[in-house]
Amino acid sequence: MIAKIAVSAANFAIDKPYSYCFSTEMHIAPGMRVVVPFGRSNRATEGVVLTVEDGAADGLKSVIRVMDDAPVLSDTMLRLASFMKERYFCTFFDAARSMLPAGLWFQSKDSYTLTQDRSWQDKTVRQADGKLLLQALADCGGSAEGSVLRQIVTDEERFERAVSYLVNKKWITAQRDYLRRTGDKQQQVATLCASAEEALAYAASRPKGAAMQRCVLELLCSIGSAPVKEICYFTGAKPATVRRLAELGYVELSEKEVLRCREIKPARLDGPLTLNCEQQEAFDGLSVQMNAETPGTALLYGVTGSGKTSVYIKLIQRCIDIGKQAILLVPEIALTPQLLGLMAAYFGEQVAVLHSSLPAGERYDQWKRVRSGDAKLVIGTRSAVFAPCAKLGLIILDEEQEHSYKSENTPRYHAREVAQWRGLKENALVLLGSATPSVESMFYAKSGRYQLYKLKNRFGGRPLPKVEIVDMHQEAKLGNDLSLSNSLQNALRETEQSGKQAILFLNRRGNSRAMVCVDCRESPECPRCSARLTYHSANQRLMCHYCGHSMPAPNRCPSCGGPVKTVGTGTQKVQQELQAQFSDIPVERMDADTVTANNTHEMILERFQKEHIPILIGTQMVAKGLNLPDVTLVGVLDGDLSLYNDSYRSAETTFNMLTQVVGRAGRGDTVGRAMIQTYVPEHNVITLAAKQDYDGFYDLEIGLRKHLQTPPFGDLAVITLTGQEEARVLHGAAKLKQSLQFLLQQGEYTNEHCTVLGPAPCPVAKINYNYRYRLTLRCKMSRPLRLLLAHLLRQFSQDRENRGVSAFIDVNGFD
DNA sequence: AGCACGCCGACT
DNA sequence: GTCGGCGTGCTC
Repeated sequence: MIAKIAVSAANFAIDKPYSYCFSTEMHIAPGMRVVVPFGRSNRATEGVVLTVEDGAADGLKSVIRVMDDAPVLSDTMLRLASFMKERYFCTFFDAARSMLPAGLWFQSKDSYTLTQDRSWQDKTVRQADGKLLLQALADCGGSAEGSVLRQIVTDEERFERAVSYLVNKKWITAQRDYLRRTGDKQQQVATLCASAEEALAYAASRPKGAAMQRCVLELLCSIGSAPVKEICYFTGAKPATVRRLAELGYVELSEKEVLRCREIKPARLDGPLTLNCEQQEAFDGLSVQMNAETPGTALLYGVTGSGKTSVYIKLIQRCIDIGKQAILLVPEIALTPQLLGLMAAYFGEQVAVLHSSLPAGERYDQWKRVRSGDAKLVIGTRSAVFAPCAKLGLIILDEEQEHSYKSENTPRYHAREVAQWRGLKENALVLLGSATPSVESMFYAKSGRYQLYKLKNRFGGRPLPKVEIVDMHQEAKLGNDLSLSNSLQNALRETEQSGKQAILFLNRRGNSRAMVCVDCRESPECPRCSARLTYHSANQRLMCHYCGHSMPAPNRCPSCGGPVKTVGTGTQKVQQELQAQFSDIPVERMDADTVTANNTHEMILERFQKEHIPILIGTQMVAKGLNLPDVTLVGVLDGDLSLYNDSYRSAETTFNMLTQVVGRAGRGDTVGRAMIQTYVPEHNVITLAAKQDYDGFYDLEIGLRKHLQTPPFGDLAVITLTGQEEARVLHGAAKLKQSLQFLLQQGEYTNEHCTVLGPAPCPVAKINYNYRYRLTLRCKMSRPLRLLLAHLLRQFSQDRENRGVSAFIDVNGFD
């Protein structure tokens, strides 16, 4: 028997089905995972079986092992993988891997055995590390696991060199085993077991070279015990350091059970769900569409507070009633506790939650519940679009314009596209929901490719908040150089006096603080990346977002020795201003510094609501999630900030953000009020957002997109090249551009429709010692063009001159 | 990419 | 003489 297999060791350039033989005793079917030998060295590699056929196995290698009893990927999913391979320029295996929960993956374990040839015993072994390993293997009775040997030669590079030397000499053999991962429900916890004095004395006795051990011991002396993961985060130590301390007897390692399922609190329901006539109309239409032969895609465009969720619930109910499963995708699980609670209240045990921050074991459990059909409704983030529903009837993308639906790693898929593919093949309805749909989706809805359903009325006929635009230039002229304008200050005072609440919003990502020198204004950079290090107050270390590099925060400037301070998003400064102006009013702050594991964003919002704190100030994270009925005033302190990045989507992003924030005001009985502070009060995006005029914004933006030939009228394919040597990367980029232009001329792509821009350095020019440059292809994406690009990519990686440079393509990415 | 095979200079 | 340098070509 012959099986065609997609192997994980193959890269994009050589990715194709590889044939292997297997005996009939092995139960192999498409969709199962196997281990096969690959390459000249026959190293064991994971693979997914694509097809199985009868036939003579002349000269084929044979499958080593089958990893599954039953297929883990259905035929549809296998076909989806090949769709993704073509569309996202990834390997078949990359696509397959992203569909399966992490808990299903196997951890490889290496072990080594002495051969019959013991001639090394009476020779001098020149390789010093190799000699140690041979000795250790002999002591262990001839064979040992890699993890044991790595304690003798701790440096990974040296370990590998020694092993390959010994294998070469045919003195040892290496084998690799795949084990089912034990599941992450256990967490390793370290406890100090020596007395504090003893431990510190030991630490002090080794002043050099063991600084990490000292840090770990000091930390444990003060808190007694902590999960190993946390210790590593706080001290920057490696897990190996903690293990070493355990061997020395200073700490004890134990396994602690972590809570597997995060409790979802079902919301309290007041009576059965009834739809108003607008909602009913949308529901009726959608429900008919869902039952159609080919349901296609629908866009539910409902203004904030119009009750899209009620329509979702009814539709999901209908979907379950006709015996099918539904998937509800949300941008971020952590930000949707209310939606989760509501779904739990209506669908109880039928709900499965899938998202990436779930422990692997739990994710696997949920995945199995979906596959078996026990779970009827899957709620999750981007990757939940791959949920193994056998009878799929409905996929909903809530807030479909959110960037988090686009993957930023290989495979660079968009959940909307995958949902539409599944919808088409599995006859399921794809429902996109939003108060501010992406310009592309609205365009397709208006042009008839999607069905359009509108909800125009806010719940209970509540009016839109009254929005004022505050010209900050004017404020400056009046001599106010504070972050808060006079009008906003007055409004805050009024709101507080009427016993209501206010939210102040800073238009920044709220998760970074940098450290700067007061004297030379310099800010510590990551040694591996061209990026500033971020200050983490929880562990007082500087860390790099891109490569994970971490170091203790210095007390003095590393370059000039001057005093240093941390600067963050500015919420602190605003808080100080507020305190100066209204010393009598309590203020809650939500940003990188105040949101921690023990004080989640949810908890801050809850406290804000329950304790009726008059003012909440925060970054983008305040914009999402909760319904806060007592908030009648929302102030946006720098409404124009996100207008000035060069992405073609910046106007859309800014408009969405402003609309969303302004919509937070007045969810209760009182009319809301919002103020947007800006330096460009006449800017269309600002004025339209102030009027909550999505349609006006859409008309404006679609004109621009058409003019610039950006989506939905044209596509942008970004080819990124990375490599350690900048010159090689640049040279590779230049060559790639040349061959791309050549290939475009060969095909029917005239320069009018396709232009290549660049190479230009990426926004972050270096990550982990790798330089990054990119080419941008403005084009209209099509199948032939995709094949051309795939060919280009293969050709590129096979060119000897491009050694050390790799390339990938992302179409219509978000940056 | 990873890895073996193969053909040349530097050491016991 | 062997050890190991890197250039070349293949992966069922």
